[in-house]
Amino acid sequence: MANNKISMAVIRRLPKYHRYLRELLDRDVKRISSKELSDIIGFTASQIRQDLNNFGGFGQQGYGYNVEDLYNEIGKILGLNKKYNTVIIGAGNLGQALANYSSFNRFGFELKGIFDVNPKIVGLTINGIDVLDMDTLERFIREEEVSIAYICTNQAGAQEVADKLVNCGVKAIWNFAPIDLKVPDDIIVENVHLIDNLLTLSYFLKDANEELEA
Amino acid sequence: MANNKISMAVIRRLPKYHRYLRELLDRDVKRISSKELSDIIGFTASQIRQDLNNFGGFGQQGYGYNVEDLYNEIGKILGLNKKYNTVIIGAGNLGQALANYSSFNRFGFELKGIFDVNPKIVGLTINGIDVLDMDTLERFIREEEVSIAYICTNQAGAQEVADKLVNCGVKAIWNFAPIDLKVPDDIIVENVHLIDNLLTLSYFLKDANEELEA
DNA sequence: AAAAGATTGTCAAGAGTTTGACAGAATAAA
DNA sequence: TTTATTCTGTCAAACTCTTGACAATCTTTT
Repeated sequence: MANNKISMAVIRRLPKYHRYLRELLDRDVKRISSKELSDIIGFTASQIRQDLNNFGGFGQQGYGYNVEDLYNEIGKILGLNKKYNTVIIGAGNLGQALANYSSFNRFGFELKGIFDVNPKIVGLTINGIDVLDMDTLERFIREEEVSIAYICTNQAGAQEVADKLVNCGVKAIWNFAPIDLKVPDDIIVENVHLIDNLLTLSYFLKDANEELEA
Repeated sequence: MANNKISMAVIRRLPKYHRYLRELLDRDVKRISSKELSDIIGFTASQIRQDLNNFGGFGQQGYGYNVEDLYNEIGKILGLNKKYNTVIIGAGNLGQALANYSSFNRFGFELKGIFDVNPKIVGLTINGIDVLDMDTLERFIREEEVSIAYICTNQAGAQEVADKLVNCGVKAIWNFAPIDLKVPDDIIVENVHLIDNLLTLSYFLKDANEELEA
C-alpha cells in the first residue's frame, strides 16, 4: 500500500468508491470489474483501475475485484478502522442537525460533547449528549482526547474558536462557517461552504437560462 | 462578457472571489490589485487575472480592479441579480436548519414552502414558513413557480422526490441526501455529500498520523 | 510635460489529470 | 487439457489547469 503522493483528485473520489461498494455489498454482489463499476459510478474504467492502483493491486486479471475486500481496503485507506472523538462547537440549528446524525458514529466518529456560548442552550441534551459551556471547552478536549471538532458557529466566532481548538491539541476541523480559517499547516481543515455551493448552482442555472434564450 | 466554455475549476472559484470581495467592500477598500488579492485569497495573482479574464477585462493597467465593480460583476456572473423561488423537501433537522438560514434569502433565493411526509411535522411553522404535506408538492411548485428545490430527505426517499420535482418543472436541485440522483441532462444538481467530506477529512488525518509514525 | 512605477491581459511553458491501448495473466469454456 | 475470453496493471498520449514572463498601457511622481 504505497502512500507516496496520492493526488487530490484521487483522494476526493475515494469516498464515492466507498459508498458505491457498500451498496454493492448490501446487494450481495461478490465481484465487480472496472467496466461494470464504471457503468454505475460514472468514472471511466481506466480511471477506476488507475485510481485503485495507487494503493496496490486489489484486482485480479480475468476476474475483476472482490467487492468485500475492496470495500474493506478503501475503508482502511480512508482511516475508517480508527476511532476518533469529536465535539460540535455551536449548538444552533446546524450543530443540532449534525448531533442527530447517527451515520458519523457508524464510521467511527464518536461525538463526545456539544458546546455553545448561549446560556439558554447550555444544559440541554441533544441526542443524548449534553450541551456544555464554551468555558469548559479546553479542559474537555484534553481530558476526552478529542481530535476532530465540527465548527458550527457563525462567521464572527469561527476563527477565535479555531485558535482555541488548535491550542488544546485538536488535529482536524470540519468547518461549516463561511470563512477560510487560518490554522497551522499540520492542522487538517475540511470546509463545507454551503453558500459557495449554492452560488455555484446559481451560476449553472443562469447559464442554462441564457443558453435557452440564445 | 464571453460565456463560452468556462472551466469547472474557474466556476468553483467564483463564489470565493465573491465572498472576499464583499469583505473588502465592507472594509471600504476601493481598489485592489491581483497581487494584493492573491495575498488574502490564496490563489496566485496570475490565476486571478486569468480567471477574471474569462469574463472580460474588469481591470485597468497600472491601477488594478475596482472592488465594487468587480463584486457586482461577479454577482451578475453568478446570477445573483435574479430571484428564484425555492422549497425544502424534508423538514428534519437539516431541513429546519436550512429553513432558518436567512443568508440564502439575501442572495435572492426565496423560500416558499417546506414539505414533509410526517403528519406530526406537517402544520408546523418554521421561520415563518408552513410545513406542508408532500401530497400538495406538485401543485404548489407549479403555482408558486418554484425553480430550485433543496432535498433534505433521507437516502431512501431522495430519488423518488427528485423524479417528482423534475416532473413538475423544477430546474435545479440542491441535494443533501447521500446518493447520486439520476435526472435528465438539463436539470442542474449540486450535491452536498457530508459523509464524503468527512471521509476525506478522515483520510488526511490518517495520512498525517502515519507520517508522524514513519 | 516627461519620466518612473505599477499592474493588467495574454501567451507559452510546465504541471497535473484523464483516457485509450495493449501485453500479460487469470478465468471460463470447449 | 487446451483454447478462447476476460480483465487487470501500466504506459504513453491527449487533455486540462496553473504558473511565470513580459509587452502594452495606465497611474503617479517629479
